[in-house]
Amino acid sequence: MRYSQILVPTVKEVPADAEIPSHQLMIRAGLIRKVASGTYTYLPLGWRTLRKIMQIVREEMDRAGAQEIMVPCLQPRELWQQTGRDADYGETMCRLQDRHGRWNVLGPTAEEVFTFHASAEINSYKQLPINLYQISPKFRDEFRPRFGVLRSREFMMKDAYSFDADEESLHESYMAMYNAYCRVFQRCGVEYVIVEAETGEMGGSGSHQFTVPCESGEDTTVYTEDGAYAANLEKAAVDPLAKQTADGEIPTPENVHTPNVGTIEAVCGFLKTQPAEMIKTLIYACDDDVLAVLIRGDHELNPEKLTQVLGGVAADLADEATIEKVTGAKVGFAGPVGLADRVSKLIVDHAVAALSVGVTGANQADYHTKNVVPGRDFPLEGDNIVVADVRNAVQGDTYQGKPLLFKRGIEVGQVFKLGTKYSRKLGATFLDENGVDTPCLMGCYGIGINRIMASAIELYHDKNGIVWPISIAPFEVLITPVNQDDETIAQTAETIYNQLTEAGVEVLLDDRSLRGGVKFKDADLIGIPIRVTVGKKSVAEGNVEVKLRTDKDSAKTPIEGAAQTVLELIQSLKSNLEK
RNA sequence: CGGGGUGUAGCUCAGCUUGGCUAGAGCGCCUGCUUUGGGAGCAGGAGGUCGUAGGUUCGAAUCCUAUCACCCCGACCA
Repeated sequence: MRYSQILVPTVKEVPADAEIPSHQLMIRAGLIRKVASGTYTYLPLGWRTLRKIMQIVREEMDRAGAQEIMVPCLQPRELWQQTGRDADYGETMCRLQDRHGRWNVLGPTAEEVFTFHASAEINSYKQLPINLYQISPKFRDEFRPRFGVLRSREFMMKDAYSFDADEESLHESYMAMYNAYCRVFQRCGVEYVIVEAETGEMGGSGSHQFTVPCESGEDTTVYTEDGAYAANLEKAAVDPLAKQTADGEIPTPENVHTPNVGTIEAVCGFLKTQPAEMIKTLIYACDDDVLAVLIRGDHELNPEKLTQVLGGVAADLADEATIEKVTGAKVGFAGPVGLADRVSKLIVDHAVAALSVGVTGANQADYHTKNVVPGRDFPLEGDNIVVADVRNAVQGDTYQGKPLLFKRGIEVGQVFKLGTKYSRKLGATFLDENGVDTPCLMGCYGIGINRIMASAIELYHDKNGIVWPISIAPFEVLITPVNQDDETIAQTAETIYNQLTEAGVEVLLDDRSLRGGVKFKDADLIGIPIRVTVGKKSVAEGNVEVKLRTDKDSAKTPIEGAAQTVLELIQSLKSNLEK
């Protein structure tokens, strides 16, 4: 490809609305342009990279025995109502009515459609296992799109769905995808870590998340230094804290007048205490039940863990009226003393149970209670009392005795064991050896194609621009004739361009009549891994220069052997990624 | 959805507080000459419904109202 004929609108200025390096560089290097909030066009360079990533994913899916198909993005809402996910997805799902008034959705994923097909086409255990996948745009009406293509409303996702006859077979299908994912990220040249994850929205029994460690990521990975444990924040377990020992006798609880002092911070200031000594009392509504959850003032509730404790039922914060009715005080002054009898369930976080003494709301407007001792002033045992782990891990926590460490990351892929949630609801059953009608055991497996692209840029860039891994670079080689108007230089560049192109290399020839400096700046910005510079001096000596984007200096090489030298370089760069 | 902010040339922004001459700068773009190894110099030029709709006024980019778009922050008041 000739640079003069490809649309690569690079820009010097950092775009105003881009905050993280990948977003800025994708715009500056002319890879993408925004159309509206959370929707992007991929220009030639960006699309080439996206295609290369999709091709790697496709090859590894095929290698793992999955079969590519294409299902519609435009899906009947009815299917989603059958599994209950029309309601679960809420506002995040794009819905639209056709001219006949029928409701459709733009698929945020495709469990329903794939299961619909399995239901129709799979009848016998003899057809199992089977794994089907597609690579297609997905739509999510994100609450707040941000970070460029990392959280967008339309994005490219590879999604695969496996159907198995029994647990053992499901596990094999799951591991085949798990291993394929490792190969995908390895080949794309991005670092990754694998963590245990929550199944959340999807439902099911097990899940792993593939995460690219980097500061711009929105996910938090929690792990032990020896690597024996790694999970995302939603899942990460913590050891219960050791029970604090009191300094002498704790006096009986005492109510203190705290007019209009409702927040943890304000109470701490007012009573000269620390958030870690506060007990927060959160009132939740779950179906028709009202429950109270006790969390230490400096901790955060983990909704996924709460759901687990409630046996898989999600709870929402109660509205103001309910809170006032249950606690007898306005919002901000709820406390656990005497509360156990007024709620259907009292859930106490381990860390609260471990407190020797704490400060809480008094269930009375404008009052807090000091000297509250868990177990003495409110119960830790009883029919409706549960002491459990319901908070997010924080700095200083341990798991299995080992300190937990925290790192941010970008989620690029996730694998789930789904079980029979979808197959039961949509009737995806088969007759087993004994003629018994049995629901398929399903797994689902997603990869964010655009996120791999952005992650690679987050990981590999410098102050001058992108530094692509060769496997996903839009071109492998960039030839830069320093003076395009000099016949000898132009001819030399042209010759090497032809030789490499014929050898099957993806080459970009910068044939623009521009000054060298401009070409070099663009070259660094778009980040092609290998650059061949054809300049006056070296050509006069019979040489050209070959430079890696990762290197500072170039090496001279004779014009005749240049193409061969480059071919060998490509081989060695590629083999580094295949290891 | 709540809070904050921004909309002026293709891009980045100034002008708005305190209304007033022909609405500006840098970059980019076009023409010519010179230049050609790290985002060149000189000369000339094109390009604007000041987000949109109302209003106030002799007069609005500027003040008021509404509206739209975009950006940032926001689960927990216990």
